[in-house]
Amino acid sequence: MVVPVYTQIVEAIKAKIDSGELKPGDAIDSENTLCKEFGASRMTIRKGLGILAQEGYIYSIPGKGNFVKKPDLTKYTIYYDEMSNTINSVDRTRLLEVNIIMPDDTLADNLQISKRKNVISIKRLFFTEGNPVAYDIKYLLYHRGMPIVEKELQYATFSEMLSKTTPAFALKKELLISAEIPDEKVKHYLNIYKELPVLVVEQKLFNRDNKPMGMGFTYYRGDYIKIHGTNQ
Amino acid sequence: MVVPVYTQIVEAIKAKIDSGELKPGDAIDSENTLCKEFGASRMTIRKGLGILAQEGYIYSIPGKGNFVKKPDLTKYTIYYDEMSNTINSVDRTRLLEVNIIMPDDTLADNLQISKRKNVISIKRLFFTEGNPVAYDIKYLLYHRGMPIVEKELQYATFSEMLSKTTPAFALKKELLISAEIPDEKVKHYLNIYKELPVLVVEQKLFNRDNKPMGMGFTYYRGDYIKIHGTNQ
DNA sequence: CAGTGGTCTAGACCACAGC
DNA sequence: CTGTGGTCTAGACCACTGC
Repeated sequence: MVVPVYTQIVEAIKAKIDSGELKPGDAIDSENTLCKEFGASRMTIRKGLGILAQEGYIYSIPGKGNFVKKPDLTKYTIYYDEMSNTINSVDRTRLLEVNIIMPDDTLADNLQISKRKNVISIKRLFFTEGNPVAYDIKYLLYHRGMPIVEKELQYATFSEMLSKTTPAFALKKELLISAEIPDEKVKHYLNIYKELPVLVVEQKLFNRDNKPMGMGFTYYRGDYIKIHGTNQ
Repeated sequence: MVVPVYTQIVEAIKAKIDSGELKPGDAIDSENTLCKEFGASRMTIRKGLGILAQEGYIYSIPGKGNFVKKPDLTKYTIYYDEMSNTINSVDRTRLLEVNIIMPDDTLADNLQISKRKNVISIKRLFFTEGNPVAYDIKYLLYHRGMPIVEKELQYATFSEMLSKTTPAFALKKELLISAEIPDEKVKHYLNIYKELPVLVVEQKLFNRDNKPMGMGFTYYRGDYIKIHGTNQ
């Protein structure tokens, strides 16, 4: 049962903040003062403060001191890929079409390419327990080494498709989540006969230089998906 | 133009990972080896490795070494509060009702309380440029010090309502995002006369001990909101 | 056993705040 | 000028891994 000194420092200062003894904007004892208080070296104190900073509890101003931060009440983390979510998971996919297309104005705009460049479009259906739950369409700029084997395309998530040609760590990604009434084609694919909305997740992937590598839309039956987030 | 040594270490190793020279699972040179390679002390090397670990590039196994991590392709960050989003922002609110109620089965279950406990319910309408864009309902366990002044309730986000009585840092929060067809009441409040879905954001707030402090539902007109996330 | 990462120390020099 | 945080060093001891 060894608790590192820096952990004790973290817990002690967290306790002061959570109890209200230290309020946002308040200064924390200086590092040298903390050294004396905890009987630790400055590097150990700084390790503790670094953890508090990383967790969003404090920030530092060089030459001034360490201060209690106003918590960010609006930040959440979600774990999303097309195939799995908190309620159900996709257990089967069907590759509907793979085409080489010329982008229309909107797509060319979004991918920041000329309308005469070729784009790969991939349309898929996702199933859970035999029922279609999502219609998925992706647009990819063609790159050497891109998976064009059906098997690879059929089961890959968007990130996986591109991480073969772009180092995954360098991928920047964006999500847009919205609610829509499905058009007739989507209704047909998803067996929607009554009034039922779709949850639309639009994904965009960029390389390290912010150049768009692809975009995609996934249309989920509204009664199938809930996207889950936490502030952890 | 001073670049700390540890930053150079971070960049050097990132470059090796991004270029594919180091692949997930590969071992990184030992800390002592890196000391020699970079002509730096072990603490400085460890500072660099700590940053790489924190950014998700590497992980370490005591007694074995540091290794390249498989990137988490599914993690996104969203910034959400009821009043603002990437497309528009709420510029006016109307407090519809504040009531003390007895929870029904579902609510008592969700808040983990007896059905005989009292709960505050707050119903509001959010407007943008004169148009109703969201119907919002919150359920709060009553606590001393809770804002009951209309003005405070009217403009507060959920986190703000509770951060007066619970230290904001200790708040755990959950989101559930889904698409629904609005019921007649919501349709009426949001001036929906045609087929238009709502994006529903369900929020739950917990204190540090995972005790639910409140829950809420916000029903946004589908043509009003898109929730935005990135992997940053 | 030797090598690894995890913790910790007691110094040092620097740039910057504020008086 | 003093005090602050930011960087860095050259050691040390520990627990763990794998031979």
